Amino acid sequence: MCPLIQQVEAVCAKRARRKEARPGELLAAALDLFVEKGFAATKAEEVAARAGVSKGTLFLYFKSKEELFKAVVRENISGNFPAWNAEFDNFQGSTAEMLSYAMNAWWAHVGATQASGITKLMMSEARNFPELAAFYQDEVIRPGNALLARILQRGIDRGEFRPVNIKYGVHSVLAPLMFLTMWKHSLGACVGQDVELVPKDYIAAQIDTLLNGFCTPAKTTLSPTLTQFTPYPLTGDSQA
Amino acid sequence: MCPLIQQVEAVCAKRARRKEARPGELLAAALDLFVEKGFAATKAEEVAARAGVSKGTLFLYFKSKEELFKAVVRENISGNFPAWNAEFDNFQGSTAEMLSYAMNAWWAHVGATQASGITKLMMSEARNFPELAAFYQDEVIRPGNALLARILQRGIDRGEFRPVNIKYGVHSVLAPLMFLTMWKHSLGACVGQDVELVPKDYIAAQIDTLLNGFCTPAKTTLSPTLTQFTPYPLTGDSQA
Amino acid sequence: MCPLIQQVEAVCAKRARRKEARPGELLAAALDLFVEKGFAATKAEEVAARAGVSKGTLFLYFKSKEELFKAVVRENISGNFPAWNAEFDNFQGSTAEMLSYAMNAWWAHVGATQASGITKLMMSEARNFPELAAFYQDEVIRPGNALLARILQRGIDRGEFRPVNIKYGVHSVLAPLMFLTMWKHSLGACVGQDVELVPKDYIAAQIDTLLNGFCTPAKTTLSPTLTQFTPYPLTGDSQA
Amino acid sequence: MCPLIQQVEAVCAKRARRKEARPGELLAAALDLFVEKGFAATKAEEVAARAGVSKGTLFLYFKSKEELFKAVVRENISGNFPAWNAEFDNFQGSTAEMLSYAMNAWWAHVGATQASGITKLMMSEARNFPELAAFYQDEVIRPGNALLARILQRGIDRGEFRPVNIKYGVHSVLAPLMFLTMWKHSLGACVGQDVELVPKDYIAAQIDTLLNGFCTPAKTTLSPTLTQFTPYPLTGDSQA
DNA sequence: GATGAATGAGGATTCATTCAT
DNA sequence: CATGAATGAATCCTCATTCAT
Repeated sequence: MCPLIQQVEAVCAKRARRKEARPGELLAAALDLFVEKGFAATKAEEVAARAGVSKGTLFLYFKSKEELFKAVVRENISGNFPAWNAEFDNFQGSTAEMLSYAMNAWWAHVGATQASGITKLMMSEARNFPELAAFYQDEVIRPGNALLARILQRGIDRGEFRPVNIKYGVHSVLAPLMFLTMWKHSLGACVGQDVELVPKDYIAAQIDTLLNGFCTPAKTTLSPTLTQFTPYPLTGDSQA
Repeated sequence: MCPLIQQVEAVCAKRARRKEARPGELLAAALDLFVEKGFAATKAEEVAARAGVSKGTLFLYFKSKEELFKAVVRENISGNFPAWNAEFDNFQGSTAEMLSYAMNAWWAHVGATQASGITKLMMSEARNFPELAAFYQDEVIRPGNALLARILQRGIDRGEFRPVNIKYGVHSVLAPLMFLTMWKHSLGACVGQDVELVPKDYIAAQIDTLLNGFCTPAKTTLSPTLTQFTPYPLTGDSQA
Repeated sequence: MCPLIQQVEAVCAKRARRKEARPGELLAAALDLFVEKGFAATKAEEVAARAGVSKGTLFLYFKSKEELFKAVVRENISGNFPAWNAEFDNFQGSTAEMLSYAMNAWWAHVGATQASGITKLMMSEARNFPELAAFYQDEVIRPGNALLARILQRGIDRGEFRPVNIKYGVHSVLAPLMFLTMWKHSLGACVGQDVELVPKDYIAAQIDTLLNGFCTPAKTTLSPTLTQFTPYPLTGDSQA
Repeated sequence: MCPLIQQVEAVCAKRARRKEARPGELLAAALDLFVEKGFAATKAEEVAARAGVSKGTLFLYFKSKEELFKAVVRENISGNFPAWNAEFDNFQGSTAEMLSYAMNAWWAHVGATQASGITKLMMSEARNFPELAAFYQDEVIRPGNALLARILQRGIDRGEFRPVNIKYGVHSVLAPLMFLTMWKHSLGACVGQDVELVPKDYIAAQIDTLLNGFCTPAKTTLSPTLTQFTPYPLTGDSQA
């Protein structure tokens, strides 16, 4: 008679199994929705519903919607940089190969995944969450820039790259990736197939331009395979 | 004939000027706030207050907050493209110079002005305003891409640029500018001076990389002045 | 250039002529709208617009919307009762004829005119305007009931009518007329032709029933013309 | 199996009863207030307060104030007509008795209850809610008229009533009842005891007049008890 | 007088958050 | 722990009323 009773057995069974999964499911649901609609336009109840729990449960795990937001951001800023820096240290090939590899790897492990939503989120909401913005700068921007800077410096040091301005050269690499991310999560998600971007082709083209832009004249002629992505296993990265 | 006529001229003059000024003041205030805080987090009353009027007055000129938002977007998408296309047609120098000029001009006339806030806005809110997203694609994205495509094609046709993929080559130019815009209106507006971007230097560096990336080997050696911005007057553009 | 100037000449010409007509035009417009939509749902600006003046002008003539409402009610409760009582005093025919005449006259001079809207208005809004309700009782209900009571009493005194209860007998006459009025201004104004009431036929039928109900057995057979309305001139009644 | 089940029954019992009761409490409060003050002048918060809940709760059960209004109307138009038609079919006495019974029963089961407020409401607000007006015509006006028409037709067929015009004869019965309802909920609720109507006496008087008006001469002499109400149990009617 | 731009109190509605069950 | 009914602060928007012109 009361539909709750019917559900209870199922709930009893599942609850134990899912109990510890809850926060993760909530964070995933929240990331999706925050990315799609923004912080303010996302309703707590929607997040709970998408995570398959009730409104009350959401607040059991997160003190407030703002805390949920912060948790979403923190959760998805996995500290990949140690692993990535280790890869840098061990990388054997040319710096052109390294840069190509890095950009493709970024797409495979970040850009193409839900984690890329965090970038969109930070760009959209940073000014309402200065504390998070600072956190993001510390955890992502600075390490990321540093890693890119190391790559460029390596190229220059080895005579592979022209002596470009490191600080702004970093953004020549970063900007196309960030733009792709933003596009994917905003205007690119609406209408217009004529403006659609095919990530692999887009990235290949950017790599092509960049390497021509960075490399010393002698190196201008790149083997075409350089822009192809060879999927090195990225240590310490659990995201598919 | 009737003393009213005398009064009316005065009234027409003063009140009309007021009435005509209001929407502009409100749109300016709204642009500021929407860019700063996002659509949802901006209160109608704040916009009114910043424009120096009361809540009610805002709704006298815009049926709803959503209409205000749409008006803000439309208002700031002045049809610069005809003038820019005309400039393209009349441009005398090399395509490298043209590209350099175009990027610097974009910064001076768009990026550095409040109009750049619209880009941030569209990226942040597109998914909540699909109609506007379509409108923006029609009015901005497509014409913008087309103009950049014409520049690249000119370079290729004249043997100045390598035969790069036009569609994605466009984004090599676009992405650094879009990233600068997003950055300026989001994370760049918070904390950290170490990550601060100096627009002129940033753009000069991107031009440097791009031209090296686009140009044919023979042209690889650019005169350093190419990355300096010479302020051509932009016809039909009233923005400082 | 300023459209006001163009209108001014016309305004100058008309203003003198219309100046004293204004309040009347406003009251007429207000009556229409109050009847149609009720007090609260009627906007001051609508009233002004229908009267062909500006919002400001309305408040020049009526201190507030509530005052306007009161004025509308007061204005339309013309003191017809002295004239009607005089007619009663001078009436020559049978009381059946008198009753028939009175009901038809009421329709012609009140029910069919905008004045009937006042009844609708009082029924709908009385509880929000107790002061007006009292006024209406004094000026309309009591004199109206008294007049009907005199008619019934005359019929009884002359042996034409059965000795019915005067107080409630009055409502046997009143109710059909009030119902017709309410109907006309509410549900009757919406949809359904199958429930449409043809006032003349409706009133004729009510007169038929009432006279059969009131008259003494001997008088039961009425000449059929009794239910036809002969348009006696109603002294002191300016309404068409 | 799981202690939750035990809790759930209690919760189901108590909370569900609460949840089921809420809408009714709100509808009752809303009916009161809408009848008293009209739709527009009734504040949502007042309704909630009278129902003993908060503003927010009201909107938990009704999407908007307008939906609340519609629900109030629909709720109070219980389908009494099948039961009433059944009574008609089984009625044994004279048609005069039947009519008398019907009018008294209407008062006892509708006129005297809160349901009569709906009539007032529809008359007052019909023009602002055309859909509801149509609904009301379908659900109340037409079935009601049809039932009354059946009664009159029965009287005529059995030679008890004069061959009156059925369509308008219906309103001879209806009008006094409708007027009583309107009166009770409008002017009658204000001031003046001298114009007070005692429902039982009022109805008795109307019955008296109507029967005299409808009946054939031979039947003109009615037993005085006919106008007294004998409270037949009204099948399927739960209202006191 | 007349106008209509401006005002801001008032009311509908939303939604994060709480808490009894 | 989980639930979802209840809350009320916050916000959009309306419209009677004012007042400079």
